[in-house]
Amino acid sequence: MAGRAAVPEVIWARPERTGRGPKPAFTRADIASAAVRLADAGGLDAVSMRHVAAELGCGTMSLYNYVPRKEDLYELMVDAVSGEHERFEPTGDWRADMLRNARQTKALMHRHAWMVRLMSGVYGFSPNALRYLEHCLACLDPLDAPNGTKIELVAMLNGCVTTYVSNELSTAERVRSLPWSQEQENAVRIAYLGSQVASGAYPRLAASFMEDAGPIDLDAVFERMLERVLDGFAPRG
Amino acid sequence: MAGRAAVPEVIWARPERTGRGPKPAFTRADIASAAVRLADAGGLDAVSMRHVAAELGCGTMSLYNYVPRKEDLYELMVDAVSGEHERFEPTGDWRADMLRNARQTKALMHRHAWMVRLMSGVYGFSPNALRYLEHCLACLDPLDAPNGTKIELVAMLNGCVTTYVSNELSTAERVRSLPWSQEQENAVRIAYLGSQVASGAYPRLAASFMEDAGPIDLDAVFERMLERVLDGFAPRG
DNA sequence: AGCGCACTACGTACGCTGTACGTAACTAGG
DNA sequence: CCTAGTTACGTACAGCGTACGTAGTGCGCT
Repeated sequence: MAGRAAVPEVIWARPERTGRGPKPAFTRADIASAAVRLADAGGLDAVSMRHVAAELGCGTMSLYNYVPRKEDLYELMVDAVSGEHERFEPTGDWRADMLRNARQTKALMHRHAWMVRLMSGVYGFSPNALRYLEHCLACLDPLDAPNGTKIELVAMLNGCVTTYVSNELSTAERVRSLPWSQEQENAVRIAYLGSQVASGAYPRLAASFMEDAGPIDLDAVFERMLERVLDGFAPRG
Repeated sequence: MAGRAAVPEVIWARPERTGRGPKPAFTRADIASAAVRLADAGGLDAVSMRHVAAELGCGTMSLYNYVPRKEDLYELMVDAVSGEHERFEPTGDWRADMLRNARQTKALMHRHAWMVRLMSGVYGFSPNALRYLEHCLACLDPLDAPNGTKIELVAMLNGCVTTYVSNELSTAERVRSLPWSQEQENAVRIAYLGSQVASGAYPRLAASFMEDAGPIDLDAVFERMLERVLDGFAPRG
């Protein structure tokens, strides 16, 4: 009768160690970083309980002493990389500070492409997420607006960055499980898109493709998006 | 030697029927609607090749005659519900039209809560997606801006709506696989969040919680978000 | 007309997943 | 010291996606 709790709980509310029995061999940070290592190297699908356990050098079921469900392992991973956010001293220029935060978020998600898949699904109030939110609010101190509005700003900015990176990387993560390369996948999809646009069924879309020949500058698109979001919260001039 | 192609392809480029052999028992629409039915009723996890085949009344492996990989089944599903978008006659007021589109997207994702999980991962140029994009561009005809900007507008608006609904429903989908109810899950998470905020480690966050007592009006938050996005694209006054 | 091939149908099997459960070793609190 | 709460982990099960082989079917070509 081991008595594993089948009761609702947040992993962050459960203490790391309770006191009785042998010392745990790992910390939560150990486990999270092992999982992150695997995901960085082999994509999110490489993160299975068995693989993580092997990476740590323990039996599969031993992991369940630390992490009651796989979902909680995901939460550990998200929290771990959330901790990579640099929480700098606010400069007093909330716009510049938030731009800096957003660019860092983008970089972080490029470093860990699997994050976009976890962001839509993980509830997201882990310790490091809260710290980051608090940091953003500190950056927004100079902005004259109700706290609720500031939180809406952070949510919207983060959401836009996530969606943007998600579009940018949409093939990057999924292609890992496919028996062909990302270049092939993209080529085939672009060929199909081209054939559809050329079919004449989508005149406005076709016009748009005619209009701007040459590759679009993704960084510029990103920066424009950020400016527009922030504009929506700037005090009326 | 059946010769199933292990070659990159988009399912939309593959013709539904080639002509030789017995008539297929189902259309793609049959399959998509069966899968959507299952997902609506039991969540995305209820959509397995076996279940969909059973719903259609055929053997599991027969499905692979229509859908080369599970991912393609997902694409069929997304395309099917994308077809639920009402493509109304543009009124000439691009703001009002886009608001209408956005509200419909939100309603659609509430009808099919599993969509948010598929949106970050499916490449998204299915026929109905293209039709919807073309419809949005038609709504934006009155807006004096380059086509590229209009596409950025549509992408940003859709992205914001998706992210918003994703946050709204984050527990709704995942809780299906849990042995307890959504109310319990939410209660536990909110209790934890409250304890953290009360700990004093997040003063600004705590201030924000003090400030606005009472439940927040989600619809108002949604509408504000839409207005802000559209503001970012309105011609400078 | 009839041959052949492309196609549908589907049973079996493989490797993988998350995880329930049982057992053995260990150690801090009463 | 004892015992209850932990850690550790092997075994086992149900379910997944799907590779492969085989049988039946009917269009297109010669």
